Amino acid sequence: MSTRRLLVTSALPYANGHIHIGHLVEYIQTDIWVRFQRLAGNEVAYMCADDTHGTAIMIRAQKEGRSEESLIAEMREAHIRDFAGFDVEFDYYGSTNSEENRELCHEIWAALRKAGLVVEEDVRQLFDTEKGTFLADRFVKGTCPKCGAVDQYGDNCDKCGATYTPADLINPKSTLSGTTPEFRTARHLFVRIEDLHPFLTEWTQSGTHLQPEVANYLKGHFLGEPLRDWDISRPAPYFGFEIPDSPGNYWYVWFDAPIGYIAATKAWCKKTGSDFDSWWKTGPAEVHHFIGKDITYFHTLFWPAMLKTAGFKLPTFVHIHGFLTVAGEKMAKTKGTFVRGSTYLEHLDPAFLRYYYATKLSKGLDDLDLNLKEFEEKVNSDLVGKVVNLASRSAKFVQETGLATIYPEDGGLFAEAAAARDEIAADYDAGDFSAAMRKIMALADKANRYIDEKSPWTLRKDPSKADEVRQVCTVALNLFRQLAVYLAPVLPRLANQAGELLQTPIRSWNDVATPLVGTGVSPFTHMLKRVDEKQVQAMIEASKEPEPVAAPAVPATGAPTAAAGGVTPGASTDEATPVVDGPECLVAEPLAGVIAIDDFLKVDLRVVRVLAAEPVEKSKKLIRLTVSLGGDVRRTIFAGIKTAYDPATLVGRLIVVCVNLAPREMKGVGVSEGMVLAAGPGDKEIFILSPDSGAKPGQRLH
RNA sequence: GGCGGAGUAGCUCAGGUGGUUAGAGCAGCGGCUUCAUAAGCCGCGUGUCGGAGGUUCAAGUCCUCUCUCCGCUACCA
Repeated sequence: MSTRRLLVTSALPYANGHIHIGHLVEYIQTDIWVRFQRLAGNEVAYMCADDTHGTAIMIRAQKEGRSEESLIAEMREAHIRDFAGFDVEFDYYGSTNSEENRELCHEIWAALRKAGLVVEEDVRQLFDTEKGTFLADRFVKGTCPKCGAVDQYGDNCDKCGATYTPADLINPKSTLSGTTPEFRTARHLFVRIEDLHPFLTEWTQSGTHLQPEVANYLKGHFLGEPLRDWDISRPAPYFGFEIPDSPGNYWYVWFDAPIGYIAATKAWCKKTGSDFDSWWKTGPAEVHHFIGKDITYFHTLFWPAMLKTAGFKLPTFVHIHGFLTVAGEKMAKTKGTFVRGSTYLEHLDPAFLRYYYATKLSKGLDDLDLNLKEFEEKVNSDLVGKVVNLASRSAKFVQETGLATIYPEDGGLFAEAAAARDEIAADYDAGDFSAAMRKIMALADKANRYIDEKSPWTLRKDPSKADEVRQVCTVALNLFRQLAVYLAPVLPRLANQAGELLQTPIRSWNDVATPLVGTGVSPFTHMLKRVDEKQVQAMIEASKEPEPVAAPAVPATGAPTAAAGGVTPGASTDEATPVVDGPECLVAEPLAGVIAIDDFLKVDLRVVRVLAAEPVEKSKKLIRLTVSLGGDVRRTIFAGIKTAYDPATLVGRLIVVCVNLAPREMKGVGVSEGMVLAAGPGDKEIFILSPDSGAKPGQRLH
């Protein structure tokens, strides 16, 4: 095949968190692809960087009482260390907070201006007067105007699903300061992307740059109607780059983040002397982005639009993958399935995860499930039982003699495995790693069968058959070497070990085509250790976040740099542990402002008895309650508590209800005439209030 | 609630444009082997292809309805 030049990127990890096994799906996937391309003789530049700007970084730095720069420098170190631990090898790891990136942002911005795509518009947004900053929807919480659920974000209610703007929110509070924000208007800059609509339709629908389901998605969701202007500025204070011709405004993080791909390339070119323009402006170099499906829209609409306008090369292909689930569910800190890269590495070999992901990755956008039992079985039986075992069961018989000098007759096994080269290469190139792994393992099965048939351990007992033993092992080790080449993109260390064992390094994909003869054989040492269930369990345990009640107070830094190695497996929390209440609830929902007694008295809270409770069929969350206030005063109340309570257990209970809320129509199921008092964030964690015994229905709470 | 995805053997998954008795790996069971990291080899599958209906000579594969599960709902399209 002719040599290709490939500029490859993985999405830039945000400098606000550590790398976890979910992120690693993408970096491992990209790294495998890159290593394959290199092995196949193509020229590759693999670029990545930290994504460092935005409100979240600014707020966290503020909270930790440090500069943004020191925060992102620390995270960068951690990210680089984690990637290296998993053998993810970038040619350059940059930062969006770099001079190269600033220059490129200026350049692309100037092009957008010149093309007349930048427009200005006023945006009315909530403003935190204490912190002096505008508040994004998710930094505002309040009471849902539709269902009355408290503690809802500024854009939609996760109790009833209503969407609205922060302006509709009842009693909005800034989650930064707890104060009541006020509306202010600011001038924002927008990119009128609609001007590029025809170009984007053509580019996305050409069938060559995107997976078909992605092209469909874009066609159905965005391209069917005019594209909205893209708000790319944020008023100060903001951690990012100030817009040169609009003082006091900063580029929104999603503007400068993808430019980080180019900036990393530029920095790398400076360092190595490579010609920047040949990668991003002219010539045959291909640009390949690997991203998760969550950021599809930025990479397939805005990004091509920006590149096109500024005269950069367009992506050759955007490879989009699904998310990681663990045991069929999304990763959860409480279950210990939210495993950081660094935690994994303390317990397990990175090769295992690389191989496991490889067996699961295919061309599609499907989510990928990490099943821990399967992980263990696959690694042990495929890698140890099949592949490494080939070397392990034959190497020592030829340690003294080395390989035969002429490749022996092997019944066509070597040629057959060599013939799979193009097919396996095509699978790798297409990103269908699972298909490649299946084919490789089938070859490993054949090789093991061969050894079994030939039984060199039996032959060895007859001194006159020494030559035959050498021949059989020469075949076995050559078959092993082919597997090591085929697996080299996934398991680079194993490829090195195979090179050492047979005293000839693996350098090229074509090494599968020529058998090795006459080389020495080094003493065999274990190449991979079997996975022990205990290691997996230990990793999960170490990843579990303690129950809130037993949690030690979060350190003042607020940095969740938890307990590396500090886990005491046997530690029990059931008794004698003094209860220490963590601050996270207050953090999640800051204290409301002071009110007068009159305000409080407006709220009529009553003890009521639940007479009937039944689930609302159409709803995931609602239960219809009929409650008695004593006498024959009844109320019907819809409460969003189905996820936490079985209706039958509520009947007969005394609970507390706000009875003078305006009745509210609930999405076609009826009218709710009150609100049940309950605490907790929602889902399974909802806790209804009850009076102590002796209270009677109808009694008011003071 | 909205949007998206998925439902094929115990588990994880293959099954372009519909076409012989629906496949693989792993697990499991039985036997063999003992060189090898409790590794290897041989044999063993009556699966309502989530359910119902439809189109067709023919459907896991197309259409309609339906059930279940999962994900997303981020300064956001």
